[in-house]
Amino acid sequence: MKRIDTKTRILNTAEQLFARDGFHNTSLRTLTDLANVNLAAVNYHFGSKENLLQSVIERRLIPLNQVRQEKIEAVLAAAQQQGTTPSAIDLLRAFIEPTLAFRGTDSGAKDFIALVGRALSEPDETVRNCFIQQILPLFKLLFTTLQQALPELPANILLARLQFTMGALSHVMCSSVRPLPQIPGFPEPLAGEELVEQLLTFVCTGLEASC
Amino acid sequence: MKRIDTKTRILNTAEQLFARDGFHNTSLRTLTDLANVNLAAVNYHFGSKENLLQSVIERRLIPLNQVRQEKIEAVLAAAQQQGTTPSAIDLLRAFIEPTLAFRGTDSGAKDFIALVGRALSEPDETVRNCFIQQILPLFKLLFTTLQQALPELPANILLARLQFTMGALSHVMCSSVRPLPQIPGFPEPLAGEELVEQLLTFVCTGLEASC
DNA sequence: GTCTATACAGAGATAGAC
DNA sequence: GTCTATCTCTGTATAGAC
Repeated sequence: MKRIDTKTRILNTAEQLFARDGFHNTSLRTLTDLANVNLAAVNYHFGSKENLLQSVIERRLIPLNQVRQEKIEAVLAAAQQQGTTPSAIDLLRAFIEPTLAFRGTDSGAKDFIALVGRALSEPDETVRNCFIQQILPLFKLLFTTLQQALPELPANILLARLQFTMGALSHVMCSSVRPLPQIPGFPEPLAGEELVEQLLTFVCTGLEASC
Repeated sequence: MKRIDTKTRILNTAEQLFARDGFHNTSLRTLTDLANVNLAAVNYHFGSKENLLQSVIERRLIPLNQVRQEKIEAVLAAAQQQGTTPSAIDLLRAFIEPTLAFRGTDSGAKDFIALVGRALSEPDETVRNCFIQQILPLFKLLFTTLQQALPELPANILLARLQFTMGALSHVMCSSVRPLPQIPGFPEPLAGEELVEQLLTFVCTGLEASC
């Protein structure tokens, strides 16, 4: 652990604590103590607590968005080659599957996904804008390709349904680190692959509903 | 404004600021200045900042849950009277429609709904537990009645889909006070009744999907 | 360049005068 | 019920050691 440099130790610890306790509820003193770095190191390396959060988000979100974009473009290319329009479920899978699969890549990734799942409802404008700025190009790509997949659906209804989809996805992302309490008499919640497939079925069916 | 008593002025102002800026990002000094009360009044009347939040939530959530419960029970009674099983869309409408309609009841109600929409993803355990405790009996009622409406659907899949539904609903609740930025080339977002109907169509179709 | 020690303003909470 | 004074802890900034 001591071999990792200060900046990375701060990023890793911040990811963990921001996800678990929230951004505003995490003090720099708790963070720097746990990371075994000096209090002032955060301001030296990142400038401020908010810049630290931005770095935490960008470190993983930029590569993740890259993967999602490539997968969407692959679906487009495959459809174009066959002379067909892309299917909604393939497009949504290209967006959702890497996001949830990302949780398994390493121990911090799960925290990160929970953090990003909360980002959309984050009240702090700086935090939310940082996230929105990162996701916007990808969201536009998903929207326009879904328009091709569902040409009969009015654009404003597609937009609304895509936001319902984001809400459901965000919720799943959050609950991976803070699961709801097991309720007596309730079934064991789904997890892993099965949860991804159920989410895809749910949002695709909803997206394709007649209006 | 000066006619309203101290406690209510604090509740109203807290509702507004917690919804707009978030709980941890709202200082008691800002809150008490805006409410025209002394700094110490919050601790005198509520004991702590967290107890204040709990009061803010309970003041409106208890009556709202009462309405939702009554509407669900009315759907059940109507079905029983006709000797049929209740329909999923009627049950979901009984849950969702009062929630979103509540936004229009007064100026603070809109803030409140945004606050509750964020509650599920709230990192602070005390806050989240307060909300979960309030919603749990209603959630159980909705779950068991939906099992009657969709008897062929496995319980764990119904539970997963109901949580997707909660995610989509939460997202809509949040965005009523902090709408996403209007994106150039994108359609005008839906609002009001139309949004409620689209959400109902979306989640009902998803809930009833074959597996 | 990197890190440590420390200073400072603002936060929530509380005791006690009125 | 209300207000002031005060306590501890927070984020931030900076001076100086290595």
